[in-house]
Amino acid sequence: MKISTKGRYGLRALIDLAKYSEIEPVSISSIATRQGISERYLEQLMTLLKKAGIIKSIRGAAGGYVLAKEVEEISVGDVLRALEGSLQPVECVAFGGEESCEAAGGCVTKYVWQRINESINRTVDEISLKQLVEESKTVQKGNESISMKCNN
Amino acid sequence: MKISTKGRYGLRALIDLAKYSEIEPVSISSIATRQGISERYLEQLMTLLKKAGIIKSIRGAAGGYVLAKEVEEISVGDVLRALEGSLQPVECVAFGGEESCEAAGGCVTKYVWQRINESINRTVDEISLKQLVEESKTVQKGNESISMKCNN
DNA sequence: GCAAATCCTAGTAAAATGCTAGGAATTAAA
DNA sequence: TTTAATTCCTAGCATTTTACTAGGATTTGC
Repeated sequence: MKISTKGRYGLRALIDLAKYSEIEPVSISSIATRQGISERYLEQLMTLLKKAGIIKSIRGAAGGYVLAKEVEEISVGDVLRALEGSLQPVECVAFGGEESCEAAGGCVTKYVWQRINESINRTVDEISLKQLVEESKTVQKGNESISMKCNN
Repeated sequence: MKISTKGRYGLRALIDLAKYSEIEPVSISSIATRQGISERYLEQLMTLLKKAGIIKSIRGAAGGYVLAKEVEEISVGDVLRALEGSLQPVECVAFGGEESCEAAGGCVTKYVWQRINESINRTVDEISLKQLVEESKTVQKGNESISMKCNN
């Protein structure tokens, strides 16, 4: 029941990107340096965010990434689902409509997994990237390097 | 962000135990058979539930397990935390009081992890084992075997 | 043309998961 | 008092997942 480095690094990277991409595209290497994340690994996370339509890339020299939508239109839920895959605590076919689990009728724990799923998604969808960026701006006055000490 | 077989099998096993332990202690082998779970693996899950004070064991022939508390006093949260360990999505020192993360002050994502944590725990603590047992009794009229088809 | 960037695919060490295995200790019942 | 049924304890181990690293192709501003 843990969020992996994909979700943790990726969200941090995106907050960083949002902060620095207002003027010009932000390169992977600059994010990696500021956040203390492996450049090559971050590259893969950016691919996931791009596929999900959260960021756009600009290729070539002086290229980099920018947000694909307004910062207030990106929810933490979108970001985490893009990075981690479904946030469902159990890969339960009984959730879906069509192809349902054989045991669906007799399955009791299903309700537990469903409620956890709903509560996680409700929570992360309520938080927008904008909130985090603003929080980050007020909090990091003069200690840019502090995020590097955090592995979350 | 997944619940492992420990949590999934363990919760199912405990519902089974609650249903069958009213008259006499329930053996691991009987639960394993009914639920289609490996006996040896289930043994380890029962140990976790016992350590957490959720079930009690009776050793020797005709022994087995019984609930250590009333069924309505056991929450799904207690059970899952016993089986899965902390349900915190991120092992973040910034959560605790004393020994806090160096980056705590500058850490923005912390709020996200904290809110997910709270929402998961609130959800699972609201569901009691009793509710699941009752649900299970109404639902499983005449299809005892159906739970074996479910791996969740 | 060169340097700075993204893009794409593959490999791989370490950790976690999901078991299996062997046998000791306990106890009710024959 | 033996036997059989049970929990208890520790260790091992194959598979999968995680968290990267690596190499090189492609694009593009200067």
